[in-house]
Amino acid sequence: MGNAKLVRTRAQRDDTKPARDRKAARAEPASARERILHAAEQLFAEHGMSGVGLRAISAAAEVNLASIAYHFGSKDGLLEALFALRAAPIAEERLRLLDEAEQRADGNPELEDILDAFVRPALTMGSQRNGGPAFGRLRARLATEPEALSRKILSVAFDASSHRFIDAIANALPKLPRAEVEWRFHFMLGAMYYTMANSGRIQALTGGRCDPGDVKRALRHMIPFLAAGFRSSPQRPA
Amino acid sequence: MGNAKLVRTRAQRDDTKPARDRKAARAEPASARERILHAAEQLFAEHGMSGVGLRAISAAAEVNLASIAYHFGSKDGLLEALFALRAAPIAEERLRLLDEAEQRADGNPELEDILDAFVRPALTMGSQRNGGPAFGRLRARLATEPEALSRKILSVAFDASSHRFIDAIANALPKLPRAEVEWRFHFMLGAMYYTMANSGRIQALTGGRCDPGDVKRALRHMIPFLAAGFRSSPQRPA
DNA sequence: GTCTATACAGTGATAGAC
DNA sequence: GTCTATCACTGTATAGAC
Repeated sequence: MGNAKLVRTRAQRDDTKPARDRKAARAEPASARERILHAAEQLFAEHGMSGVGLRAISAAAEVNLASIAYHFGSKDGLLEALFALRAAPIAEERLRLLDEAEQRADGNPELEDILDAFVRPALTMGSQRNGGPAFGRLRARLATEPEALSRKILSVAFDASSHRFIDAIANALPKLPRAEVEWRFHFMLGAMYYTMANSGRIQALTGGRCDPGDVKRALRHMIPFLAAGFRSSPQRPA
Repeated sequence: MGNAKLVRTRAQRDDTKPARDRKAARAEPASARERILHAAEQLFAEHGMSGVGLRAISAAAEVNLASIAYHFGSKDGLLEALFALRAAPIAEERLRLLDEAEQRADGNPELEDILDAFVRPALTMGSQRNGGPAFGRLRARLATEPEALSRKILSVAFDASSHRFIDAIANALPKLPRAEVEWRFHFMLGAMYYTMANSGRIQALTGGRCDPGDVKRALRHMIPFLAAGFRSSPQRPA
C-alpha cells in the first residue's frame, strides 16, 4: 500500500473487451469481472472504501472471495479498475464539451461554458444506473486522501484534461496571472468535489432545502458562483 | 460503527483538565491520554484514519495497546476525543473574530471580513505543533465521509458557528435569496476543506507553484475569490 | 483508577489443489 | 480459471495485576 506502483493483475489479458454484446451486458451482467465491478462501485460509494469488506463485495457479486483477488490483484487493484472504467469517459466528455464550446465561439468560448464543460460531466456521469451518483462520491473521497496511490490514480485519469482546462480558463481571462488561475482552479476543484461527495452536511444545516444531489440545480448555482470568483480582481481591496 | 451514537468511555472523568501546569505539558506530554491523542493526531493526518492501526498509535505514544481502548473506548472514540479537543477552540475563534468585525463596523461588517473570520481559524488552528496542519487535514477527510458517525461529530462541533455565519452572510447580502446563500456557503465549505486536505493534487498540476499548505497565501487568494462568488447575481445570464 | 497480557472474530491476501 | 484453506494482521473485549 505504501509505494504507489499500480497493481498488476494475475489475469493480465487486455480487458476493455470490445463489447461483443451490449444488450446482454444490460440485462444481467455476464462476466464475474463486471459483476464484481458493479457491486464494488455501489458498496464503495455507500460505505466508503474501507467501510466495506471484500467478503461483502464477493457476496453481492455472487462470486467466490478469491475470485476478486484473481481478477484485480488486490482491493486497491479493484479500485484502479473501477477508475479505469469510469474516469476515461468523464475526461473525454469534458474535452468534447470544451471543443464544442470553442467551435461555437470561434476559439474564444465564454468562461461559463468552459467551467460548465469541466464540472458537468463530473456531476452527471457518476454511474447513471440505480440513480445513485456512486462513482462521483467515490472519486470525491479519493480526492481528499493523502495516500500516494490515490494521487497516482487521479493523476493518470485526469491530468491531461485538467491541464487543458487550466489553459482554456487562462485564455479566457488574459489579464489574470497564471498563478491566480491555478489557485482558483484549486478552489473550483474543492467546490466540485464537495458537491460530488454529498456528505449531507449542507442538508443538515439548511433543513434539506439545499441538496447537492440535485445535479441540475447544483450546476445552475455553481457555475455563476465560480465564474464570478474567476473574474474577480486578484488582490484584496482592503 | 453503524449507528452514530457517540462513544462512552470507560474512564468517564470530565477531562479538559484546567491546565494545572502549562509548561510541563509542553516539555513531555505527561498523561498517557495526552500522548495517545498527540500520536493519533499526527498519524491520522499523515496516513488517514484507516491507514494507521491502533498498534502503531500505541507504539508511538509508548503506551499499551489496551490502554487506548480504556481511555477512549474505541478507535472512533479516539477520533471524537480529538475533535472535542481541537474543534471547540476553532469554533470559538470564529465567533470571536466575527464579533470583532461586527463591532468594528457597527453591526454591518464587510463580507470579506465575515468570510475571513470563518475560514482563517480553520486553516491556521490545525495543530501548530510540528509545523503540520494535522487536524485540518483530518477534518477535511471526515467532511467527505458519508458515515453517520462523521456527520454527527462535525455537526455537534460546528453547527452553531455555521448557522451564525450563514446568518451573517445573508445579512451582508440582503438582496440574495436565502437558498442562494446556502448553496454558496456549501461551495465555500468545499473550497475550504479541499485547501485543508492539501492532497497535493494542485501542486502536481502546477509543478509546485500553488501550495495550499501556505496558509497566508491561500487566504489571500481564497477570500476575494469567495467574496466575488457570493456577491454575483444568482441566475446565469446566458 | 490505571495499566497489562491475552484471546477472539473479523480483514485482505495467498498458495496450491481441482 | 475457480475454489478451499490458511496466513498475518486488525479492532475489540475481558480478566486480572498494581
